[in-house]
Amino acid sequence: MKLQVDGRKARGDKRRAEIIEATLRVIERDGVAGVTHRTVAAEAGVPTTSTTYHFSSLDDLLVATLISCARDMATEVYWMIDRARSRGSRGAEEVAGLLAEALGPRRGRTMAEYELYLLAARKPELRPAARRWLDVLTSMVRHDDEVAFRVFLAGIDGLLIQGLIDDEPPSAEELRPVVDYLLKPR
Amino acid sequence: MKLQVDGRKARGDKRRAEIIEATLRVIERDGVAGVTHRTVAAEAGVPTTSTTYHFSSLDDLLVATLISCARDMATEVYWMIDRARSRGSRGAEEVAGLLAEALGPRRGRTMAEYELYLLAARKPELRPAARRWLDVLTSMVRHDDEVAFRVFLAGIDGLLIQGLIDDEPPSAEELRPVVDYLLKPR
DNA sequence: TTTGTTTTGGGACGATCGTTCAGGTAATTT
DNA sequence: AAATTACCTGAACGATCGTCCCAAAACAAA
Repeated sequence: MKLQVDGRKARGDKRRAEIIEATLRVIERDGVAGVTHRTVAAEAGVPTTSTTYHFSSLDDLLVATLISCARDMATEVYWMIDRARSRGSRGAEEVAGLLAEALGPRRGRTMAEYELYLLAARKPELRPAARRWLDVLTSMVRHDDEVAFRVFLAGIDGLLIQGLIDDEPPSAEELRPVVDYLLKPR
Repeated sequence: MKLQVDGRKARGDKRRAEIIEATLRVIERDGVAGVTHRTVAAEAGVPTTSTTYHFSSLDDLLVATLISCARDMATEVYWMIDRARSRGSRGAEEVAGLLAEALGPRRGRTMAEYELYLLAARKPELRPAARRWLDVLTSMVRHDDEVAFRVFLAGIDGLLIQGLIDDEPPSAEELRPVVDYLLKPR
């Protein structure tokens, strides 16, 4: 068993991560359509061939980036639930706040996440990653009413994607009553 | 005032419509990413220059296609409501059926519609078109509970986009209880 | 040091892209 | 009939694309 990592591979992993981060920035700015070896390489400040070396194809790069993006989102959902729990809250405030943030300052990131959804619709390999934040929510939240929970999950997605085509992003206050309605048991 | 139409313009309009239809088929098959002057022209059976003649740029072609697609969707929603009304139904069965169809036989079309959403998120000019089916629903359906109605609209979008990343499309029977929940007043 | 492995990056190839242009045909107007 | 308008289309241009090749550099193992 080797504890000391190979310095070469360490460099490679680091650069791979940088390329993925750069790719995500390109997607946030110009969408999946704007992702080419050259734009990503320029964004990352590396030569063009570096992206082809670390990712066997452009498609691999896209898949890796979106999977990484999905993991980040799932982590974020995890901590949101954790935060709500520690406050003993039902989560309405936290959810509304997270939605408002996703549609405001983090709008580009949210668009990137829905590009992942659409790519997953065409590429089955991406579907587990796209469903990841749904799975996190499902596993962490106790849901006695199965149907109500499915409505909640669908409602979140609907609010987000509809918020993306609003002329101006809705505030947490505007979203609050809708989130309340979604969370209120009956 | 001229009643007789110009035969040349009539031909042009017809071909323009054919190109838009071909573009929609390409989007359904390969996504917006697969749309090029050449693929569209091949799909429509016209020379490549025909698409550049009738649409000043590829972007114009995409916008025109997605606006046309949105109009069709709005029309469909209109008739669904009309159908439900004529039966005196609350619409749950119609909605569940429409969703199942959108995620099954018409899956490609549904994906195209959500590509429109994402494009509208980046191009404000497309937003009125993307919101069209929402406006039709809003104007036709009496909603005494504003919040419940917003939840319903978001729920529909969420069910659709989540259905697109399911490994197999949900049936109308599976969707029915969720739609019931969304429509049930409280 | 020598040998082997991994990363780096400049250069280039063929393919495909959006778009332009010029010459043509058909329909309408004068 | 002549002029005008609108549509059609083959050919081609320059740009950009994904990807490959190969030699140099960095690093690890021998």
